[in-house]
Amino acid sequence: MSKDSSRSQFNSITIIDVAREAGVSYGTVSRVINDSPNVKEETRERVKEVIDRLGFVGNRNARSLVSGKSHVIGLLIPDLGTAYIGEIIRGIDYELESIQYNLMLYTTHRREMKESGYISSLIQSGVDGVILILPRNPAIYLEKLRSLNFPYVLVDHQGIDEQGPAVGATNYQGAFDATEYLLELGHRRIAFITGTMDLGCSQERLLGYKAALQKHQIPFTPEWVIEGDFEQATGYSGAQTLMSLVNRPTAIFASNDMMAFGVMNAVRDMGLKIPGDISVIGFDDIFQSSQTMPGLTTVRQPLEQMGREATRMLIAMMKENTIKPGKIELPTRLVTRDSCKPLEAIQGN
Amino acid sequence: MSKDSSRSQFNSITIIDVAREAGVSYGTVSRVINDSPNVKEETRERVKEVIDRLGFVGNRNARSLVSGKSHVIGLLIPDLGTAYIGEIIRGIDYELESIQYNLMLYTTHRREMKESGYISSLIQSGVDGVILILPRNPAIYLEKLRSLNFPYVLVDHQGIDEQGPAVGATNYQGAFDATEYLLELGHRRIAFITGTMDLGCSQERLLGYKAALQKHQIPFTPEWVIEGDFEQATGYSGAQTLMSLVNRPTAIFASNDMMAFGVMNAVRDMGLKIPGDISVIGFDDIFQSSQTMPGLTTVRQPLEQMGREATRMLIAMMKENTIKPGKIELPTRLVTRDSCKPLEAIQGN
DNA sequence: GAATAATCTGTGAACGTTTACAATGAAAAT
DNA sequence: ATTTTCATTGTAAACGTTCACAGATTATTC
Repeated sequence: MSKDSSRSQFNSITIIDVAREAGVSYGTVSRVINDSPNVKEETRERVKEVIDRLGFVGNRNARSLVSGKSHVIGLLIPDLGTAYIGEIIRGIDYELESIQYNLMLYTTHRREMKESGYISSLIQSGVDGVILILPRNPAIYLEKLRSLNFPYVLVDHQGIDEQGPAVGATNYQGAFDATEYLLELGHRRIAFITGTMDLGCSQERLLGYKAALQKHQIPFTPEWVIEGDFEQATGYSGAQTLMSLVNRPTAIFASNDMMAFGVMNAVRDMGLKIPGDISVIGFDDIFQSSQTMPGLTTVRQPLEQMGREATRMLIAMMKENTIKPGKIELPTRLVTRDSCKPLEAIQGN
Repeated sequence: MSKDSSRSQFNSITIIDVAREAGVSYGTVSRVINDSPNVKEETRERVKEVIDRLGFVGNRNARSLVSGKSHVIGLLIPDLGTAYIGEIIRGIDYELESIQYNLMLYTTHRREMKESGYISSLIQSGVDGVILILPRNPAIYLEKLRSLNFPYVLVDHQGIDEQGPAVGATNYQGAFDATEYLLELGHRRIAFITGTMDLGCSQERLLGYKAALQKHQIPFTPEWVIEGDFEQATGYSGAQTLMSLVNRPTAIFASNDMMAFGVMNAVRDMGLKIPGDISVIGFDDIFQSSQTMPGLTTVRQPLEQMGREATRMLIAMMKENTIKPGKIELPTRLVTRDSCKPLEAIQGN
């Protein structure tokens, strides 16, 4: 026994209902909705009153159909498991709210599906632009986006898309700063756990680490560099490996905070103290990092701001209807908490 | 100097272009698109070929306008900071993909904005249904949704909306099981750290804890219950408080995993071992919980499945165009890892 | 008071589909 | 051969807006 199958049960009130009730034509109602200046103040009031009274809200589909703009942007992300992406989205949301845009979410879930087809369906589904966070393998569809002149922005994928618009953080500099900080604390034996090495950011962080060592004329020691994957368990096992070296490091720099947590746990489980026996430093500054004891010293990525910046770029492009290349790198910042300590105090070197 | 301001630059190919190219009428193309049976096989093939060749994808707005269905559902969430919500979304995504629906994301960011207005704009923005995760204060707009007969499902908010459709987990039973597990290990002094007490799930977990104690004739000791807020720092400070009691507990049950992490850190920082000196148990089983050392014993919430179940319910309601009340509680499951240990081994009681 | 200009309002067409219905042609039944 | 039936196709109207233009007011100038 099916209910009334009227076409659209919820958006029942239309511009025409409002017009009738207010005693004007639907054109005038449309003008009021769109803040056109060519409406007598008195009429405007009257129409607005009716709109409120009837609870009218414009039908987006009709509006989009004729205007060609959906006021929706697409967001393509690999996954939602990480606090990392959540913070970026917070920034996107913030900017979008101010211009009354909505967000359509596309999660690839790490499946490398026919991304090209994904993107094209996304385009045709009517979004006005798209933000791609940590895109997996963008070369295929970036071409398509560019050829269509479809507005897009890449977040955190520097180094791959040479031409397109992108937002990232100063990964190189951040790693450099962190390493130098440890050096300035007197550390000389500094280990490094990398991220997933097929990502640009991981490579840059490693480079920053090496550069800082070089600047201070500390020889690079391959056995102190462990390839990681951004997961906590790898930090744990990496630290175990490092700490069992005969020539073991006095400080460990992990390429993200999750791995740093793993390091901290491993070190503690060996009966050592942080920062008493070993200094630990991370990268990202996710919320949790301020919650541990001791607080994790780390390189802060301005994730929320990255989201905002990306959105601003996208909005500008949607407005001008053109893709303007230009890479933005937002500055990282060293956040010192209590997981690092001068070397002198450790063993008098 | 603005570019061509043609109406819609990306969806250029329409049903009419396809019709012309295939030598049929647009009606026939529409039929092919919608898999109508009344099309000669030969014609169907020809049209499909043209569709592929031209890369035609139907304009969603036009389709939605006439059909009254947008093939989009709205998702209202408080925040994205937690892995918790990410997992639920994974489940939603999974179900949605199979029926070709898209997801519109609305993040309230814990701001208690005029939610009622939010919801109404959401409804009118053309989504076909809405899933509300951990809704803050739903009474206001639930009424509206119900009176409009607008399909919705609540996730993880049992106990508030008595009538509406909702999906949750067996919080009571889960907490009961965890507590009983500790009792069976021989523990008698079991502390409990609550969640945010204005949430139904927090209350139920506390109830489950109390019930298990009662069943085993262990008196309830108020000083062993600490009010928490689901954040790691609270677990840390809570554990400090608990461990400094003269009559200190031998096990701590935290209402979620994040707080359990805090507990673990605090305990370790006091120079105690887990589970050697104290047993710790959590709730949620987020990914990280399998990554710590020792692995955290915890109550697994089937978050992904909750997302899937909620979506299935919503789809059914959208199909039948009616809200059918009915609460589903998915079973939790105790996941035993290495953070708990029989009491005998601790101090021979 | 008439002519002109400025402001405001109504109307028709369009956006790209779906849907119901009418029209066509071929096959089947008489 | 004529009618009936059925499968297939074409066509008009509708969905709820925006936009351009025409029409109707009102205000301004002569």
